[in-house]
Amino acid sequence: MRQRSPETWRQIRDSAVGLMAARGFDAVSVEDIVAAAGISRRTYFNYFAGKESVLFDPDPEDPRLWAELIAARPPGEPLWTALHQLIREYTTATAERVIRQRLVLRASPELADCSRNVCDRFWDAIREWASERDAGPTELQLDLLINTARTVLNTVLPRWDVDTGIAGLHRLIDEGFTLLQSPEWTTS
Amino acid sequence: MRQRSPETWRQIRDSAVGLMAARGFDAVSVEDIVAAAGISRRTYFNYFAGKESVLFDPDPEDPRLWAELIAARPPGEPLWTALHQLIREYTTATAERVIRQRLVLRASPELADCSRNVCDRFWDAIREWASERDAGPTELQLDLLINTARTVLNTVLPRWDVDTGIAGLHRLIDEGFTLLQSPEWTTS
DNA sequence: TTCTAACTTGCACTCAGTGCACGCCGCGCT
DNA sequence: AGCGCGGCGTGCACTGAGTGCAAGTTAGAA
Repeated sequence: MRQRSPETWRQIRDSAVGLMAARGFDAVSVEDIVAAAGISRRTYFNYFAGKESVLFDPDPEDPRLWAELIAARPPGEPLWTALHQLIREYTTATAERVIRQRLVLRASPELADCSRNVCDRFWDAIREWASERDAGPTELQLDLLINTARTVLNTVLPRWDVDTGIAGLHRLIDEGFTLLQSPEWTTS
Repeated sequence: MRQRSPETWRQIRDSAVGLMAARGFDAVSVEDIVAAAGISRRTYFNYFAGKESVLFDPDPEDPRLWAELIAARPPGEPLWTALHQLIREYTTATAERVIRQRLVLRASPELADCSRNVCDRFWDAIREWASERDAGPTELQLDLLINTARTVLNTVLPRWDVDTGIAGLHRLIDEGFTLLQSPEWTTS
């Protein structure tokens, strides 16, 4: 998808998310979205590869944000801690979007077992950074660590009561990360 | 999907998997599948909710198998160990299917980031069993543990060279489970 | 035989997604 | 002004996934 203007991109996304939060994912057609956004059907597909993409594609500004957050990590920090902090800071920085996406999912039971979320491409950026930062661990170890962190987030998100805000989400994230690094977590 | 005869179910699945392993997922239409299976288009959708379902829905016999494997777990066994053994034994019992599904994915780059796999519904059965077996841990702890095990499998599967057979897969699974239960895994 | 229930099928329809060609507009060049 | 060009939006026509409905088949019970 060649993306032209970020303004149009956000206009489409905002229209879509608004409709979907109100009616649910399935009850909104691409036709509805483009009507609300004031563009043509064909233009929609120039910006988004499919109907789900409008929910899960990263904002055009996101790669810049990821780079900043990653660059701010102190050298020598354990990877697990870095992942924990990164996901905390990312959800803080994009709080409204995280909440709005959650509202759509809450209104769309048909996406219940969809494991995608706002951060999907973020993990790719993290993986790249981690694999050139740490010479020690194998690729498999890195992937396991990162995917486990991702799992913490994915496990916690559905349990999150959106009304408690980002603070409520952070409490769950902290709980998850802490649980998994406690020494006895595998012996319950 | 009300499933009528297991024979028809497997006939459709076998036709689909065969074609997809040869041509790739996208290059096979439902039309192709039903032609190969000798049934009508409409019947296909009586058995499978979509095109992906034919790859990821559990075999009609699977729930029975799950129940057997789960029932065989010794009482008092740590949950992490149980998960490790269950996934080992399940992949052993369904080896050909695991391999065939992998062959399809290998031929279908378009499914590269699809995290679904043969075992998806198995985890649900496990979760149910675990939550009534262990009174101790919270729902969140159980979900974290189970989802982490699932992550081990999902991380390891794409790295698995199908030609090494199920033994090769087991080596990777063991490596993953062992890594995560080593005490220093979060401090790398 | 007749009724019935399980199963299969054809038909018609909606909607997602794509290839292609065309149109608009702002830009720099002469 | 006239020209060409490139970025972007759009219309159109087409393939293929997925669904509701009503009719057909078949095996077995009554």
